[in-house]
Amino acid sequence: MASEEVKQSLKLFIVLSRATKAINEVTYQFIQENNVNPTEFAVLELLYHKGRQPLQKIGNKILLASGSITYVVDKLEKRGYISRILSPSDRRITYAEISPKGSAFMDELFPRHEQQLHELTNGLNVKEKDQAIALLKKLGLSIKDLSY
Amino acid sequence: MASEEVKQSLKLFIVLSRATKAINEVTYQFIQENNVNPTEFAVLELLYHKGRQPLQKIGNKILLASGSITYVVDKLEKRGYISRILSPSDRRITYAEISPKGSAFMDELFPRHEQQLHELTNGLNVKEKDQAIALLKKLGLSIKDLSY
DNA sequence: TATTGTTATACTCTATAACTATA
DNA sequence: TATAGTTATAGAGTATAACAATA
Repeated sequence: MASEEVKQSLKLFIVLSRATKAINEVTYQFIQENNVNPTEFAVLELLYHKGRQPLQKIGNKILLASGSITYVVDKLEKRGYISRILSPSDRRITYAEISPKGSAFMDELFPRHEQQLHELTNGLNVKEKDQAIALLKKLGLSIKDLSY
Repeated sequence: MASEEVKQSLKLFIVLSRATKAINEVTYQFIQENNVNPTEFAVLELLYHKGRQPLQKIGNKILLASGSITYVVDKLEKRGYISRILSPSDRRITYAEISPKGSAFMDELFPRHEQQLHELTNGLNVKEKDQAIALLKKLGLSIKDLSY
């Protein structure tokens, strides 16, 4: 029989999972209505906010094998949202860079995404959100430190 | 430009996603080392804790189409973890029930799963976990109420 | 030799639609 | 007619391994 503290941890996991799932169901639907999947959105968001990235670096961030990155980047490039740029200094490296069309797409999409998240989380007031942010940040960092 | 409050909501979403992702990476790996995938584990957990369920009800809980449920239940049945039981009162209905072998599997697996979650969340102390549980519960419920 | 990215291939999971049987 | 579950099929997304080009 699990101790009270173990049960509490399980409870935390359950409410964490449910809250995340509830938000993700809405945001995934929103993203997919705009004809990108979560992986593609993640790549676009990365390039939109962080600028051009070597393909391999994208793979590390999104946790995708190199062959799969080629597949995703191909799809986004065919739609004109990103372009490949060869590195002049190291000719093994290819960068992906968001295109004007991709930027325009994200200019339109991202604020609505943010606004939707704002509405979705408004069950908590500003003070509660600050508390939640602090606790979740602490939790997330402590897990990374475990580095399983 | 997004308001401070919208930015705060985005921040909340980011730390929530990161904490969840960090936990899920570890637990998914643990589950897969035991040769079940997350969907199969969810079905086993449901039957283990809630008893026999009509296949359709499983589909509703796990959010899976009927054809996909057949596929998942087939796999678990072939491995001897569950069995199909025909309803005598309504012959359209088939129940899935966890088998002794499936129960033994979960008897072994679930406490380790719980213990792992306990260790993963121990960056927060008991009081902080209670706070986090209350906040996440409130958040999760408020999202469901929006019922997009 | 090691690294980057591509190609070719296979597999897992899921959805959809047509179907059977029961109600 | 409506519901439960199965079958057949197709597709998306991912991983793996072999490869070419470059460092």
